[in-house]
Amino acid sequence: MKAVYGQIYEALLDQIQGGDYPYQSFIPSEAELCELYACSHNTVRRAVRLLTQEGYVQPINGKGVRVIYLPSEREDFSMGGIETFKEAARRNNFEAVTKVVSLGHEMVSKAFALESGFPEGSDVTHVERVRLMDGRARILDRNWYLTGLVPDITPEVAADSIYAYIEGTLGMRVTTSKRTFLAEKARRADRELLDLGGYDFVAVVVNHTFNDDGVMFEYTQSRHHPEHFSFTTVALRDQR
Amino acid sequence: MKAVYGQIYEALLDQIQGGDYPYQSFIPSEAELCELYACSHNTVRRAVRLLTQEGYVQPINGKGVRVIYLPSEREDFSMGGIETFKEAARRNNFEAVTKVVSLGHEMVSKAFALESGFPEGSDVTHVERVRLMDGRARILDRNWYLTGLVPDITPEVAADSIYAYIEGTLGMRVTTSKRTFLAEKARRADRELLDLGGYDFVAVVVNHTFNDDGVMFEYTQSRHHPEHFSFTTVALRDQR
DNA sequence: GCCGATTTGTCCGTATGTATC
DNA sequence: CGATACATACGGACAAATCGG
Repeated sequence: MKAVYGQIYEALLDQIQGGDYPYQSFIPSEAELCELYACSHNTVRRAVRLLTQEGYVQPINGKGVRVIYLPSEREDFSMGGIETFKEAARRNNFEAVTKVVSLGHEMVSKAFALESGFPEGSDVTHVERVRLMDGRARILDRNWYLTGLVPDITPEVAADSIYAYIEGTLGMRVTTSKRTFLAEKARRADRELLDLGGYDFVAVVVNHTFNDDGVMFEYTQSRHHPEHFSFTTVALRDQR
Repeated sequence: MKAVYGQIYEALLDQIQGGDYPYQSFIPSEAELCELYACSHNTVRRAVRLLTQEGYVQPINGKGVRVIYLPSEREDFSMGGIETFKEAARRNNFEAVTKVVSLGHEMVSKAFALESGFPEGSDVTHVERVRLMDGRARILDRNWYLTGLVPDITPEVAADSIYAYIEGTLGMRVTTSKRTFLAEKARRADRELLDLGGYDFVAVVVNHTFNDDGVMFEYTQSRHHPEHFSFTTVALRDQR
């Protein structure tokens, strides 16, 4: 992030997460931050607004900006960001392995068009993969990619990282991801492919992903072992 | 929302949801919106940024701002906003009834302090309620309120709307809400109090709520019937 | 391939309003 | 009442990306 407001955001975030500004304390005032970073107050305000939206601070009119981040907050699957399985593995320090179950092409039916949001009749590449965390099968990933935008997915690419392929090799930028969470009874495929232990249900994340042209190029269903899944978001009462 | 940027946000949102700017179309350019609303481009940009963050549009540098909202998106429990049970009931058009199961005071133990984020030793009011949608018990709500900030919760208040009491009678403003979503096996209380049908698990939302002073005054566990729960959020790859 | 028009992205300096202390 | 701090808004400047001629 090379923008000034982004640098200020990251610097403050580091200090908050590092405990320099503990829970319930106040960060420096706008005027002080302006001087510190030698920039205009609008730029500072933009950084503070980001922190607010991510749930780290709470500005109080006439008083200051209070830190409301608790270090104890577990961040299993991050606070609302876009993250790949590999990134999550590194951050949470577990060994990540991906097994490709199937890989092939499909034509989008009318029913699937309604469910996925893909145009009816488009050619999509369907990938089904199992994610292992420290040797246990924890996630069943079902991805569909618009073949026109993400061509030539090989078993090798699928086993490594499709996102690395998309962003690296293809040079496409992933921008927006809309996600829906729900819980479902386990199906036969879940029971057969995942190490569910005593559980007979899964946490499901349905995902619509857009590139920087605003075109939806991916539809995904991730079916998670319930014990190894949680997701955190922040909601604000007023729009900012 | 009386701020100019908020009015522009709402006007554009209406038009997008109403189909005036369909999926994949472009909204008017900054310059056109400036003229239309007789305001500066920074004000327009702020409104557009809100729409972007909520997942309605995608700005493309040099081209325009593309709509990426699909009308088919179901919005069961809203797109990341803060909403009360009553508001959700009205929006989704079901009959909402609340039954108070228990109501009393507790002192925050060391273990509960760690789980909830309340200071150890504080006095909290504990409310347990069942939410009925069209006559069926669908949600088990367990709330804890800092008694110092939310005093005198009566059974009548709990059966009506605690939020209405907090925001109306007490005049406290609810600002930030941090939520964690997960799925759990049903416990005895879930089975006894909810109409779970053939399900033996629940979707759980853990909630930390802050007022406009940045003080956490509420901790909640909402345990939902899996079939009547879904939650949608938007994630952006880059901070804005 | 280059240039210019259009459009979004970042940033500044200033002014005014509102809330707190 | 004045000083401080956040909130909204303006108008201008320049950068970066896109697109058509």
